[in-house]
Amino acid sequence: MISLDTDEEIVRKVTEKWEKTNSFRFNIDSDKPVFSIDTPPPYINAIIHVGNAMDYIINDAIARLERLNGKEVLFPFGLDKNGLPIEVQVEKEYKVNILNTDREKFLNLCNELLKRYSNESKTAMIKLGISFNNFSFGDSIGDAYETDSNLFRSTTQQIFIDLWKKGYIYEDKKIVNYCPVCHTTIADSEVEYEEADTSLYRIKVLVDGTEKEIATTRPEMIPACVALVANTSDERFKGLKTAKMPITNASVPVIFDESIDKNFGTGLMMLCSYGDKHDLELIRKHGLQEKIIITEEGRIKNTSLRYDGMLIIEARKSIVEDLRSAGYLIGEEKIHSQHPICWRSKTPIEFIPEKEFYVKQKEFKEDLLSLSMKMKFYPESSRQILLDWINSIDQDWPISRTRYYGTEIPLWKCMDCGEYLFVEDGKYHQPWKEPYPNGTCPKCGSKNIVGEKRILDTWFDSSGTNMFIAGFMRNNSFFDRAYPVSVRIHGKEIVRSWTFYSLLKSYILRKEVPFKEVVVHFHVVDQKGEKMSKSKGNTVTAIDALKSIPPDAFRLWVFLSGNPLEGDIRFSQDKINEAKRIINKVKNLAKFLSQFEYAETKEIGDFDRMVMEYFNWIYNSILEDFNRYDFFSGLLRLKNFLINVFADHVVELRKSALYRGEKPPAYVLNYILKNSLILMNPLAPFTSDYLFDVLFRSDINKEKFELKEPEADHSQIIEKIVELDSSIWKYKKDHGLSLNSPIESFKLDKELVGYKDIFSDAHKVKSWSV
RNA sequence: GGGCCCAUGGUCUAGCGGUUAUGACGUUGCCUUCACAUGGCAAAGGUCGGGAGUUCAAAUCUCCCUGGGCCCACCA
Repeated sequence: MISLDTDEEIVRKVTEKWEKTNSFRFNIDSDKPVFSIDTPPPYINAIIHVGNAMDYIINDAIARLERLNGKEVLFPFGLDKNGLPIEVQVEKEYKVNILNTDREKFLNLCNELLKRYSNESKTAMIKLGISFNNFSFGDSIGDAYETDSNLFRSTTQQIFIDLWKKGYIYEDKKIVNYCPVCHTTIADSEVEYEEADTSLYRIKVLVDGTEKEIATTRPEMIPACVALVANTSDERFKGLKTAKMPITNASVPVIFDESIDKNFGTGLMMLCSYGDKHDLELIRKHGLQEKIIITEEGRIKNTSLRYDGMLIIEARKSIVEDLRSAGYLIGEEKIHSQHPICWRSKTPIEFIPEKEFYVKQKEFKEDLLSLSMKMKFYPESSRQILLDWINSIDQDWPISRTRYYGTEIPLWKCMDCGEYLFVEDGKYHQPWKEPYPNGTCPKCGSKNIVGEKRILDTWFDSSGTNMFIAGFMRNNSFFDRAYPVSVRIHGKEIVRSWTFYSLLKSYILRKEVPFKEVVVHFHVVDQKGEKMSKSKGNTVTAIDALKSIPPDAFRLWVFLSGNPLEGDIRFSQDKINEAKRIINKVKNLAKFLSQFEYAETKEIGDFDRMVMEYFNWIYNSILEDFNRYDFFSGLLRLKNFLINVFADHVVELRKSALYRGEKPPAYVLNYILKNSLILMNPLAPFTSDYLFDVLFRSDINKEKFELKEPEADHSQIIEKIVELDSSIWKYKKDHGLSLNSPIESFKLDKELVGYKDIFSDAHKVKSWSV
């Protein structure tokens, strides 16, 4: 009997083999059909926690599945290096402020810091056995890429220019979502809502000489008040004209609008520029003059009062004090409400006017909805997330950001005629420090040209990964073959950003879907079913988890605890232990069967043939599950068969025949093991790769999934066999007989008559009663 | 306010009109059985969230309610 390596050794040997033989390299010249997977590039220094790990494990299961399905799988590793996180970290570590640091110097600090990052995410991917085409960075199809490389950024810029030329990008000054901490405009998709208890203040206001009350959660906005609003049909406020505001003593009109809820607060609303989006709508609708009192740093301005310069929260406290001491504050109640925050910094956003570049999207809603119907969603119900989002769009996508570390907007502006200029040489450009390459303005001949300083929204970059990996701009013939990308797999929370923006771009540029399939998964929650979050301290990093859990056990756990496409899965020790046991069982099964020769033979007896046909049937149905990306059901089926039927009964029943050196059972049982290992490969690649090599002396990565024939659903008979086998074991045990001692007679189900010799052989039963 | 999803022993889960309602984990008891104590055997534990309806027959189909989860939306 062979002896097997320890789990650690297996992982080490297999990892080494994959690396040495370049097992998963993408071969662009292959004539196999291409299957492409666009994975979410992890942030360079992001800690890969178990939830991210699950995402990559699902990605990888699909990559390995499709390889076994005979596809040439394009599965490149990407690393995200753009955007805010690096800038924030630079500010913290080098104790600088982006607002008063020279841009060149700041970018150098970013690069310096990026170099120091250990790239832990890559280490985690290797440990998890994610079969990316290549872990080294390069410009060829399938190579690992970085989103701040010149190639990636020039691709993004080219996409920008394409959109600009076609008139899909415009510049406009509008009220935007502004994050005072990130100092930049953010898109609606970057706005999150946080539930919190806030105070609703009831404040006395003099309206046409009589006292009325307003209710507000943001008293600091009183100086920005431009009107009071009541419902058109609200009798209480009918005919009112002018209000005198406390604190500022300003006179504002009373206006009426249907959108006001008579029952909320006092029924009389303070309209400010801008407290929220509703304010924006009303001010536009009623043609009021805005009064902006919030700066880009989130401080108060333009009040000509002592609040100028204060942070919003400080101003709120001060104004409440002033209202109280002046007798205007009537009441304060706690209410539970949701307020908008920035997804990165988690601070409340403000609404202020800024001039930004926009990508048109409002006018394409219908087309985007119909394109959404052309992608296949797993599970089907997740399509609704995208449809809901598209339906809720009410403004275009602001894509310019006043930050430094990102892809520069590739435009220059002629200061004389105002024309925006660009070049189409396919190179990466930094207009803020680079003179306009063509020298003079083609429109007016002016030399007075200034480069654009802003960069692009990170989502403008990331939403092009599908085009990038398929070779957009650098290999057009391949791009035509590989686009749309086959599948994108990611969590529910980024449907409205990653999926949506990719769809938008693909629609505008090519009028086609960005990928054929979308797989949307749920999340990992902790042992008690609670969401993992840093603040709760219940997060677990992948690297930590892998210290005590072999990677295959970890990977099996993902598909063992429930279907991650249908619900959250718990990070539970019990399930992980179960996964470990399954792997151990398979290893032992392999160890046992390795003693007997795997040699094809035609002389197969009825019992072995029946078992083989039944296995073929199971195999085909597992394949069917897998091809629906339902690894959960497939694994459940495989586990039940392999352990509860195959190991416990079939192998036990055939043991004596095997020990006698009979060839057919040795062949059939090894055939089942061999094919089970192939089935396990997408889920537990280390163990299956290793055992396949040890037992069958060949590379599992060269195998192919093929429907088996003949197949037959013998589950009824199998059930009876399991039942009889168990009852004989139980009988012997109950009668104190050793397991190889003979039995005079036993009752046999008439459907099992044909297999009675098998039972006689295994249990030494001398005669049967039917 | 609108929408989507879910509800089966302590936990997870199978079930897709007729089953004594799967299986696993956990619990308890017994077993050093020759691949595997990361093993084997056995036991306890569920009126399938509640109600009504369709049907000869409902965990399974329909409706309502309740309780969870998620998403969207301008509640000041």
